[in-house]
Amino acid sequence: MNMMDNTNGGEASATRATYLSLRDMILTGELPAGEKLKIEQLRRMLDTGASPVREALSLLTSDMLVERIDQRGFRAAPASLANFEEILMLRCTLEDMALRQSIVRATSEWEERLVLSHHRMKRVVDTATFEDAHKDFHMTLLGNAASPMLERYCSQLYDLNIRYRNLAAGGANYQRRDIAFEHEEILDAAVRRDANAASAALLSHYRLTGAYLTTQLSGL
Amino acid sequence: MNMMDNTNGGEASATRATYLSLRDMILTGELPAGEKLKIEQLRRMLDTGASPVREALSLLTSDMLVERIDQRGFRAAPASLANFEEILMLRCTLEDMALRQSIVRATSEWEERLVLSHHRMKRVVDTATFEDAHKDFHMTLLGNAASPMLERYCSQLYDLNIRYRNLAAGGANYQRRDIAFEHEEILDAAVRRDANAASAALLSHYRLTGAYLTTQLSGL
DNA sequence: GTTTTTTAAAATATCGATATTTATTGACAT
DNA sequence: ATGTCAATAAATATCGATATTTTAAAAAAC
Repeated sequence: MNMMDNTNGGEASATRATYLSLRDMILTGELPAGEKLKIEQLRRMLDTGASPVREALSLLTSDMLVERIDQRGFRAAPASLANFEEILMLRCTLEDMALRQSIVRATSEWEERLVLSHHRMKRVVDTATFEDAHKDFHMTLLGNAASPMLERYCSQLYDLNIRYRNLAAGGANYQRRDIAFEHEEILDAAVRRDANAASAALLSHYRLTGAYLTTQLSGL
Repeated sequence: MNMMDNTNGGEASATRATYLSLRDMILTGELPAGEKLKIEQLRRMLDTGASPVREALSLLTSDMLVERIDQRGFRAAPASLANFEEILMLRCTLEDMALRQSIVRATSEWEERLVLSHHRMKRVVDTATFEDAHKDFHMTLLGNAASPMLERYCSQLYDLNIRYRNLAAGGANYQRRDIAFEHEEILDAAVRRDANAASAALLSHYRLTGAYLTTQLSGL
């Protein structure tokens, strides 16, 4: 969302720090889906005031990670198989559109960013930073579409999907070898500007992990 | 004692009342696109505290009606022709999907809600309540898709579009006769469960007004 | 033995004051 | 003139305290 572009190296506001912490806690499942989020409890946990917590929670509403009910506080967005499937469907539709637009507007400069991002993702070993690199690769792929809203939706949906991945496996490494190959397929197709192939590879990538996750999540 | 002097007759919280007011002020253009939104100024204007204003603004971020820059406050989302065209594109894609899903899941109960909503929209004369009825009709159309996120996106995009319509004409009545016919076309196709015809009619409806608005908005 | 009402506790929402940060102004040097 | 830099003004962000509402528990009524 629109707080993300704060690359300022100095001290961020308490609200922003709180926003990032809470976001991470929800994505990783440290704050379980559907859980009541009590201001006082979070305030202590993060050692900050009530105002930053409230404001951070209000902002997380944008990302559909938190639900707000008037006069009844906040809760972590609930998770369900139906919700996961909806996310998957929307991702496929919107990322297909974004990727095709990106490719239409392809330049060698974008191509280079893409190759670089892919390279960085491949070389990472640490699981924690892999997630960042992986998102960066996917967003670079879509980032040439010159459609800020579309990109925002895709980024949002990406994060929501990550949440389900964590929910399913606790971050288990589910055959990264296949996934590396799939990434190369997408990259190659994008670089040679073959929109149909790139889109097919991307969507297949999502649907494969989607099918895997669906089996894991049957207990929702 | 504080709630006694609350001029709104309803039961909602100050934050919610503020949210609704600000939302309306942005959609109607009373708060112009791109305008700096100063807490103190709004606080006085709406006769409430700073906390409800901040929280309402944070919530409006979800709707892409307000932008927040850390430590630099809030501003009404800027408007541009490119942004309008992006909204139009996303609407066409997402509403097409939602409408088709709605029709797949069609029931006589939905059919009845649709006819009723259409009837109410037709009979309204007052411009202000027409807007509500119009949105209700469009959302009923999509509301049978059983996709909460998709519906949320569509509702968001609908509002953003309204904003541009107000921006373009100050609410001028641009040939309502044609529009009434277009609505009947959509309704008829939906009721006879012809997804292709319904979608075509809906998208044509959007693209026609889109083209009209684009000419009006050339000064952005 | 339920259902309703009352009371007490917890949590949310809001206010008013203050601390931080950003924006503006005007003197001064180049 | 123009650009830098301090001093000042303005605005944002945050805190701590309080009011309001909701939730839970206990008591009373049917």
